[in-house]
Amino acid sequence: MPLRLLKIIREQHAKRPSFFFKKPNPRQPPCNAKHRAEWNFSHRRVNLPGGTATPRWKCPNNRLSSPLFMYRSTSCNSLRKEHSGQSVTLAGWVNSRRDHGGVIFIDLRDRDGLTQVVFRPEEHPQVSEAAHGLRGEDVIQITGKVSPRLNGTENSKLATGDIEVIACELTILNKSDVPPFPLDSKLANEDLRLNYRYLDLRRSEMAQNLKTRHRVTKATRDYLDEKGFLEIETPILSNPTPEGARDFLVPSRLNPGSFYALPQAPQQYKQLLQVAGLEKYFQIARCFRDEDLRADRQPEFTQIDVEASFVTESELQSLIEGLLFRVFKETRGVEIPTPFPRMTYADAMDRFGSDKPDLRFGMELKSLTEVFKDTQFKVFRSVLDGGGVIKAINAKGAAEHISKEQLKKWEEWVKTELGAKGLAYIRFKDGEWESPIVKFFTDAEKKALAEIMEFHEGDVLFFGADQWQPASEVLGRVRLRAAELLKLIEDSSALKFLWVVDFPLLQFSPEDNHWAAVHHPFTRPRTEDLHLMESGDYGKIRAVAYDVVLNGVELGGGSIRIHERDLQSKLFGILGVGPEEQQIKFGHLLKAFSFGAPPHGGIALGLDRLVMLLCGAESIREVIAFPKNNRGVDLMTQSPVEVEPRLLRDLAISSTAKKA
RNA sequence: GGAGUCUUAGCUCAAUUGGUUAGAGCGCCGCCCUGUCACGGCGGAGGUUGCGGGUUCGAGCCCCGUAGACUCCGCCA
Repeated sequence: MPLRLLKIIREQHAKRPSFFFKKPNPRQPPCNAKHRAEWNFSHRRVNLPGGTATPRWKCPNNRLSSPLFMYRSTSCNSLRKEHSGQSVTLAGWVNSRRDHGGVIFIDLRDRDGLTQVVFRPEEHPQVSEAAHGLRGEDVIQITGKVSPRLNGTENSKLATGDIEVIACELTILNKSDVPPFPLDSKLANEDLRLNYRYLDLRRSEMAQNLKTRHRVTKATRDYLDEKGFLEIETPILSNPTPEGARDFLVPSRLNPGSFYALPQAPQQYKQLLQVAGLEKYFQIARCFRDEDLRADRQPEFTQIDVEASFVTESELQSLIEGLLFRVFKETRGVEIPTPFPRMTYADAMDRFGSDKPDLRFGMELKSLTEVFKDTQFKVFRSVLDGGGVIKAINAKGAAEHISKEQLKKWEEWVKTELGAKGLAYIRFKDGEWESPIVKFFTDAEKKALAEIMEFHEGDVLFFGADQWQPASEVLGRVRLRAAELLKLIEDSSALKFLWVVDFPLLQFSPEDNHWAAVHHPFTRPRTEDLHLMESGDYGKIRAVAYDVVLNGVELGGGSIRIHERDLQSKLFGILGVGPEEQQIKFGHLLKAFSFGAPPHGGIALGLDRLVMLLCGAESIREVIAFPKNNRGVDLMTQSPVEVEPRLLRDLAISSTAKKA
């Protein structure tokens, strides 16, 4: 371990300068818990022996661990006017320097804040001379006297702005190279920030984000502990999941040719803990999914994972409402209104075109199927004849914000990106209905349309004509984009929570030609829909599943699970998993269910997304200390890397990747 | 796998219709400066315009390819 020499320049009030070197004892941190408790503003300092010419280590090893010598007596955000006159020692980074040739000001930064340090040549010439050489990000330790700032020089922008510390000692603990990007101004490229993440995290904004994250997990643990939940860890090395996302595989050296998988979620384990009779489980669980990344998706992410026995849907929802209340109270200081409104999946899709509707604004989808039931407009006619629907939204006041050219671009966008057949629109400008389709409408249709949509001067209508689901989804996306255009959600501090409930249990997948679980295969069908499993009307079965949504972001989702062996087996069958495959892949679970599994259910919240929203960040990368980029690469460590062939041999695997 | 946007000094960005030696602010280096707080003043260094090719008398700018970053679709709760 390289030991850095530490240059100490110290000067006592008697102006007896001495220069010497010291090194810390790496095995004995100077600030252990016991000594931290003894920090105070009036601790005594001791003179360290020193020579002048030869750099020498003079301080006995145990000196550093003595409470009489510490790196600092307090933090850079703690000193106020009432501490005036006290002698303090601060340690931190040079945030900025203002060198007037004579007097020098340094803003000293640590995790908690800034303190202005003053070097006065007329009082401490040697120390001030050394201070001229200070540069940004140097790590220093200073000792000095807390003084009220001169009249009129207080800085209201700083919490410590009423005081400054007049330095009489300066120790340069470690010089810094010039940082590759400024830490105080506009944000640099994200890849540069990720390359030097340890510097990026020095910025107070990032430090704040990580503090908020800590408070969220702390509040979560406190709250769930109070509610009787046990934090239980589950394996990271587990089995591949047959359904859902791609797994990260881990080869087993001891069992050549066999693989573990990293868990996509602790789903089966948390259910087995219920069978085990632990009754109330939670975990701040790391989850892994090998899928393409997004601003709100990382290959590894964290869930607040909860499962309980003998609970109903509404009990679980109240529990989570209480948790979110606590989290928002302790991080943002706001009291969110509970209980959250409930909306069925069918309602959410029909009115907002989304299973995670953003309720901060209206612009609801309206059905025009009735208006156009006799239409001669060919496009609408064929949709209606095919059992489809006509729906529309009214972007109030959008006419002045969007040109005809832009409207064409929007149409292009829904076609290429959303796979829609088109996007009809009417722009109400200067008393005219500008639209390629209005000429096909009868006067009666126009009148009814205007009435239902409350269509007025300055508005823009968007139409969706398709089967109910795709028509709603496309308009749901247009609704969000229109809200962005109209700046409906900018600067909004609104927090619109809701539960979306009664999700469909199953959805038919045309590509794979079989039914797939919408939530996951352990989700419980609603009792009143059980008969549909017999009749084969699988698409109409509703699940006891619920998502909690905030401002259009899915914070988490859960369900009441199947706890009966036979029902679970039957559902696997519908999903196309035959009895043999069930035994191989889910035998342990089915067997467990046959030993008196209690009714149970749970939920998982996306911690990263939750913290992102609490921090007002645009990406979960802003609330993860060391995230990976778009391609799953950690730019700082270059992970993932190629490995020695020998390592692959040990694991009995080989790579088929083509070398560049 | 696909689409879009972007890539110019250490950082953030300019550069008119394709036209002289590619500029500015910040940062950096040097000198000056005793109450600043994004201190100030003077001076200086710093560029293969991501990379490769093409069109042109002439390319940072136009075209083709390629690499990388970000956003989105597919994928993924």
